[in-house]
Amino acid sequence: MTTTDSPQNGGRRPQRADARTNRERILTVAEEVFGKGGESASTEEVARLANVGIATVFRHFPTKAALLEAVLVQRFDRLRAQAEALLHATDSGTAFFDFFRLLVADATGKIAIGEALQQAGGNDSGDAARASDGLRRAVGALLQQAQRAGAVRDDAELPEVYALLVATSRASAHGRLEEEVRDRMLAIVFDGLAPRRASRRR
Amino acid sequence: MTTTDSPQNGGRRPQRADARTNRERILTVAEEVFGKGGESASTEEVARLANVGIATVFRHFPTKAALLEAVLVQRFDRLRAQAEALLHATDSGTAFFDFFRLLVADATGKIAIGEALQQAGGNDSGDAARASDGLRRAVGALLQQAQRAGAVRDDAELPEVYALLVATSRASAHGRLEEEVRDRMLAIVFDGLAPRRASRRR
DNA sequence: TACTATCCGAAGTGCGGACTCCGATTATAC
DNA sequence: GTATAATCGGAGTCCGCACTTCGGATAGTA
Repeated sequence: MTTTDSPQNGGRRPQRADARTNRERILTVAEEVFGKGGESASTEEVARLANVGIATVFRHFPTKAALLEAVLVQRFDRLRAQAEALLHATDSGTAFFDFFRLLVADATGKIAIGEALQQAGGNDSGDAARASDGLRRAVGALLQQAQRAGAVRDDAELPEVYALLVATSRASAHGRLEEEVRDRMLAIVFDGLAPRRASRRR
Repeated sequence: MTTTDSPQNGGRRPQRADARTNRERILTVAEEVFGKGGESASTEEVARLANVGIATVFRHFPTKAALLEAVLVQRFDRLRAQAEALLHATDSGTAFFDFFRLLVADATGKIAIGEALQQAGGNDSGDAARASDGLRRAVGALLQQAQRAGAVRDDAELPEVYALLVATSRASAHGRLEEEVRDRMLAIVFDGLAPRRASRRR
């Protein structure tokens, strides 16, 4: 349950090339299938689209949950890497907003991802939760940087900001949300995150 | 598929009293069960908690989807009524925000409701979609009233506002979101919806 | 090329859950 | 109270899908 990998080879031969490429192909296809159909998509579908027998999928990932978790870990790690890259590469004031936009746009149509963002943030205690935590921390760093740069209000804290990130991602992932509407929705949220001027509402 | 009702009695006797109360009890229990477990909750669970045989559930609602739809229609209609009540009863500037808060608070823990808000807004062409439309229109009225009262920025339109409503509802429904965090999340969104002052960001 | 550990896929197995059948049990009209 | 049509509920049926089994194929080594 801990490491979602294929058979450990403590023994002899390294690992056959076809096995490795099959594993990668399955993972790629699974990300798409679960993205489109949510976590209720069937394992058979994954196997079919990967041109692989159903048994091969279960050999590499002992359980459907393990496969789903592997997909999520891959995705969370990729997003975290992007967040950390933005942390250093761009204007410290806009990096946060850039990543916010990137994440929401990336989630478009990926049902399982949005769902997982939330669930993994919750009780789950596996690798996915760990990867999710890493992403959350990276977002926290971006947020602090933006606050120091004066681009985001000081009284906004990570929990509510992350909740907004997840909420808008899910909206973008699940619903039929046109790009234009999505952008206007984000514009409102970004305005809400901007530093308060003079007076304060509510 | 059109009317989610029990047998039409074009024939003779009206409808037995026990049948009617059973139907109502099933509907009530179903709202709770689907709220807690999402749409993947089983029909058997509903029957058991309603102290009713499984066949009775299927007699009143020919299909699991029909049962779910009936639950949603009931919920949408109730929310629409609340929205319309607020439209007249309270300060025209705050009615919109009051309803926003009410809807999000009401969604807490009701998984299926949040999911349905979105799906019903999408392709579905049944009664649920009709009820969802009614709710959406009521929200539109609240929004316009608030804009006329100067409480909400003029350039915010229904699609993105409704998307935000759905997004925050789902966040509240699905995740382990503490009440305090939820309120701060809403405060940010409300600030974003407030009329712009002087300059404009992004 | 021959040998073998590794890997593969098609055909199962088992289970959970949506939906149905039918004899027993009412509620209502007279 | 009795007749009877409406309703009920538990025991099935059927199907989709996660997961297994095992004989056949294949990559890697000498």
